[in-house]
Amino acid sequence: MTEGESAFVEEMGQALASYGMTPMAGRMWGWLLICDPPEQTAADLVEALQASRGAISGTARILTAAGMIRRSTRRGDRREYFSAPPEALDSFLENAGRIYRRFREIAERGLDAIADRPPASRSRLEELRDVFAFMEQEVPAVVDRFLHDRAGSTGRKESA
Amino acid sequence: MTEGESAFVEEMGQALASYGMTPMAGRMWGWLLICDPPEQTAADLVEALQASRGAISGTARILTAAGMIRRSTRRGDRREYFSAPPEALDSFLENAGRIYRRFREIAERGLDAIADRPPASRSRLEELRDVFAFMEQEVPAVVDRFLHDRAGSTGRKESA
DNA sequence: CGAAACGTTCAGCATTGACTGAACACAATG
DNA sequence: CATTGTGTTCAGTCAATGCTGAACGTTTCG
Repeated sequence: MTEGESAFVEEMGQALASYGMTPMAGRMWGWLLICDPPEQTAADLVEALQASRGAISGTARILTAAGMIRRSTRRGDRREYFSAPPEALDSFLENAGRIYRRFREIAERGLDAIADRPPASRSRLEELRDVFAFMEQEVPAVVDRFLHDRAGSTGRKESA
Repeated sequence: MTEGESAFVEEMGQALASYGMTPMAGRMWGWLLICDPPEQTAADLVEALQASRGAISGTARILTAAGMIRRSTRRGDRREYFSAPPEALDSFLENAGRIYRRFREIAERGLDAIADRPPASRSRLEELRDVFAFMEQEVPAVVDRFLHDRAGSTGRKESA
């Protein structure tokens, strides 16, 4: 791995870490986005990321669950191959709406908690709820629009 | 603070904490969204959040810098009053686009790092860069649309 | 001037959690 | 059956960091 590649991998690690995932998850995803060949074994990742096998195993589980990487096998080869396929993007973007959903739900529960207050006292939280509800609806729509446009212009198959 | 209010405050603390801020920042913001009166002194917050004065001071600084709360003073009163005004929402939403910008920039630097690779090897990261660039542009547009609609349809900050 | 009220700073504490590395489970191979 | 290669689990370690509480600076009164 060159110095520039290492910087990219490390930056991705920090970026993902600052949004709830672990640094290792970001590093692994970053590496799988630029590595050659695009499919890597766990041993490859241990070597490339200088991490323990345990970390690779646990992180691969997380990233797979999040839909950001894919595990595949080959006949006559017991090893698993990891890759960051194009579909991973869709999965990643689907999470965009979840952020707003979470905040909206918290706001709703908060409004329940102060249901007996006068309207003036509730308006701040109501407006917050409205904003998050709007974003929750519109951001995935933006994602869909992008995926639709992209699918149409390139012929690449779209995902559900 | 009732049990339901406490749950809301705590939930907001966890939510903000999972996106890079501190739990205390989320708690303070949450409390300022539902408290009555809407303006609270540092001493009020120490009492309500059961936190140290140092934590309140530092957290207020962070939230002020992020534009999520406002500090105001009154003549003949040395105390500062904290509140979560409607404008705080705008500031909060402006950050929505920054997330994508950050990832796009990381992707661009990554592409520089692998500039000498064959196109097939670069395509994964290129697509990622394109997606983030799109989101970076469109999400703020969605925010603007919401703010515009809200301002135009009500004329006042009254929520449905 | 003192004294009290208010806000800030910072060293220290405690907690969290990411990562390591060894033990383990399992399958393929000779 | 033993051995080797692969993936998983988990107790332990260590660094990061959020919070406390005391010391400090500043302003406002009596």
